[in-house]
Amino acid sequence: MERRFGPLRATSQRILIHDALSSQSRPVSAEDLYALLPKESVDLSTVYRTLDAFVKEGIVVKSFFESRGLYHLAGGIHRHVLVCLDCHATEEIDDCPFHELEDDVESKTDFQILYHPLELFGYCKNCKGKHPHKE
Amino acid sequence: MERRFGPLRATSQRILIHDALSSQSRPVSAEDLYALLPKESVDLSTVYRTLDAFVKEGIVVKSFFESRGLYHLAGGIHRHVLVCLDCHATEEIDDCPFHELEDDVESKTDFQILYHPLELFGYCKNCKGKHPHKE
DNA sequence: GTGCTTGCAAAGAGTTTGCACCGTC
DNA sequence: GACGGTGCAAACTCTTTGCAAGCAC
Repeated sequence: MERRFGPLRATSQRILIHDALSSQSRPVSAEDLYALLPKESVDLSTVYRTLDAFVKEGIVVKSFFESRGLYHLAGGIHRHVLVCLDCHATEEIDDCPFHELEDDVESKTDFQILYHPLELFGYCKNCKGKHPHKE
Repeated sequence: MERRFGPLRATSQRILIHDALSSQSRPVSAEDLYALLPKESVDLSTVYRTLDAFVKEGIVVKSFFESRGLYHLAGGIHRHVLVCLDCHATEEIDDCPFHELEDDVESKTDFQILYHPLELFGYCKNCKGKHPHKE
């Protein structure tokens, strides 16, 4: 039953949170995650604190989508999405042409890149008729 | 002194907001924009409502950066940024290899794409030593 | 004049923080 | 036993909303 979170202590709350995260195939918000945990097992503020700690350890990756933070285990998920500015419909894009660019950017900037969420904003087919074609 | 915001009425508040936006070379938050306006000329809630209306008209583009909404006039700015997960240092990337992909995605998905903010998350050169190399 | 827009105030979501107690190492 | 971690409650930031008055068309 030994688990390691780097320098972080292996509390029951952290184990629960880590387990819940690993059961998810896409990024979840702190509140989503809280809802996945057994009732009363972990406080919501602890969920936030734990996720932050995991992010600092590189265990978890945080991204942002429409003003909320989303979390997932590092080394996993890839979320690329189209968002309609009018009706907020979203559609996922499967192929990602971006991995090759990562290496390029890493060498130019000296960052170690872990994750590259991508959102494309525009109008979906139902809404684009309602708006003049800007560009 | 005639200005047109599509079907939106040309109120003094909207003109002020539009002017303030066009003076900015990078995306600003609603509160930033509010601070740019003459004191007491526009209420903060009106700034939010106006920006939303402009977004629906395609006059303004909204993106999100670390949980807050950022706004800029359509057809202008391009913000691509590296973010350090530890110290939150940011660095901008200049070249964008993504325009060619846009056409591709547009034809596949039937979206009309206006804007593609991009954030790459990882560790900066000062912080990457502190974290085990995950992948 | 009609109905979109506004200011004001209040509410709401999501997230953070202070503090005393608790549990891991 | 020390010190990091937790629950609880309160505070905070950013944003949205209801309503009556105001202004563009």
